[in-house]
Amino acid sequence: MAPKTKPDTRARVPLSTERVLQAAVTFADEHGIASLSMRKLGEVLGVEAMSLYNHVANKDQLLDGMVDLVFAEIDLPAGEGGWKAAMRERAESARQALRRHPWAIALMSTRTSPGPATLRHHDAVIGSLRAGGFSVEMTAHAFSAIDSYIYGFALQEATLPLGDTEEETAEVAKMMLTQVPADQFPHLTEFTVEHVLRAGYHYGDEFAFGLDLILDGLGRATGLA
Amino acid sequence: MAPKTKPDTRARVPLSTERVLQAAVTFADEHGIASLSMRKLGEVLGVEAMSLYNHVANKDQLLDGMVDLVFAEIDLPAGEGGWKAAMRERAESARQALRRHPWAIALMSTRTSPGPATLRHHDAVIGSLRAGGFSVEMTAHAFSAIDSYIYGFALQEATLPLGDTEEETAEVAKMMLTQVPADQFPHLTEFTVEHVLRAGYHYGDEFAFGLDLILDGLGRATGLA
DNA sequence: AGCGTATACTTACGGCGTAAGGAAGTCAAG
DNA sequence: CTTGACTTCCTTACGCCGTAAGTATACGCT
Repeated sequence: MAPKTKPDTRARVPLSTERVLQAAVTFADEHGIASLSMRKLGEVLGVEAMSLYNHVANKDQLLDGMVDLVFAEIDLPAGEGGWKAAMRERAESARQALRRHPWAIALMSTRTSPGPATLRHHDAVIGSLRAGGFSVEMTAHAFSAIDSYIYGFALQEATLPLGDTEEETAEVAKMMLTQVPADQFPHLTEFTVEHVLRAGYHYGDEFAFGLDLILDGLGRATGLA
Repeated sequence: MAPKTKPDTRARVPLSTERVLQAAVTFADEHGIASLSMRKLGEVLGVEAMSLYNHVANKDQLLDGMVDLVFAEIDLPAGEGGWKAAMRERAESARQALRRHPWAIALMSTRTSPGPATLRHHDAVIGSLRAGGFSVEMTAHAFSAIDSYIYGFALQEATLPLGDTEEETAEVAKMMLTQVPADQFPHLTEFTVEHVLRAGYHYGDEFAFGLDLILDGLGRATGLA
């Protein structure tokens, strides 16, 4: 005799910090970080907003957790194949993770307490360089240079008003040309016409060039590989 | 005979887009971008929130304007002295501007419509490289690599939980050591103990190393300077 | 059966961005 | 000097936000 049709509180998969964080990441991917609210996140999970507070202390901590989840998606540098290949692979992996979750870049710059996945990632990177023969000081140089480049490139990729496909990019670039006066910004105009609008242009292709500049420079500076 | 003590609506310096933007930047510098609201910004300017809408269309446009104001603070690359010196100087200037206004990094990654100062800056950078003998394609490589590095370094500087003074940094680093288990993150621990806690450590010093890696690499790749 | 603990819901508060409409000042034309 | 358009600012109000506080429900123990 079903004692009332309560919405079977339990019996459904219960919430957990992981499920909340994962849902938040998915929501941010789909609707943008700006429109992520505790109420909407609760709705996605079939729960009232306040229930989320059983699993995350507050929204700031939720955001921290989301950033850490993104770091967890980045491949750790491989143990074999040399430091250069290891750095190249994890750099590419990081770039792709930040492309999947562009909102993470903005979050990174405001939260200063790294989560476990972030720590694990940094630890592995430092370990990979040390194993590759880098001194502590050169490791500091390399870590700073490579990671700055990765995050900065991801930021530019997120900022540039360029589409994903070649056609979209061309469209946007043409639109830009109509809004940017050629006499006032001659070099920007030339650059757009003679480079961005050329067939086969994808900004993402630039990633490898800059990365190799840094990696080769590091190789030369250390005399390693 | 003073016809009532109305708060002399006019007679005071009237608002303007520039004054609003400047006040917003100052407020964000002092209290953080998160606590910048139209109401508080109005209060600073001695005006109700809604009055601001006579000078900026909405808050998003206000944020756009703030980013552009930061770009306006960055020195344009010098016309003389060669491309390398010009790039080094404007890179340092950009880094300092982003250190003064760390909130700008998070904003940059979310707004995709550059303002006039931003356009002027990019135009000047491209122009400087072209004048230095770079082909259009090499200009694209250089622009991407250098700017990615600048913004990424600024992001890391904003993210790293390190203080401004050497003592502060040491304090934070020691605190971190107590929270990061040495057995789980051995390389991070070694790095902190043997590098961060060494006397004379300032993360900001790393900027020049990575930048030179890129600039020297570009010089080699182009055969210029 | 009874109880502690974990999980969820309800209610409420102050702050947010901003739509809509109104008041008070400035200034040019009559 | 009057008028009326224009600009600047204020008032009110709406729906959304994060979250404090209190309450209810169900499970795992004893």
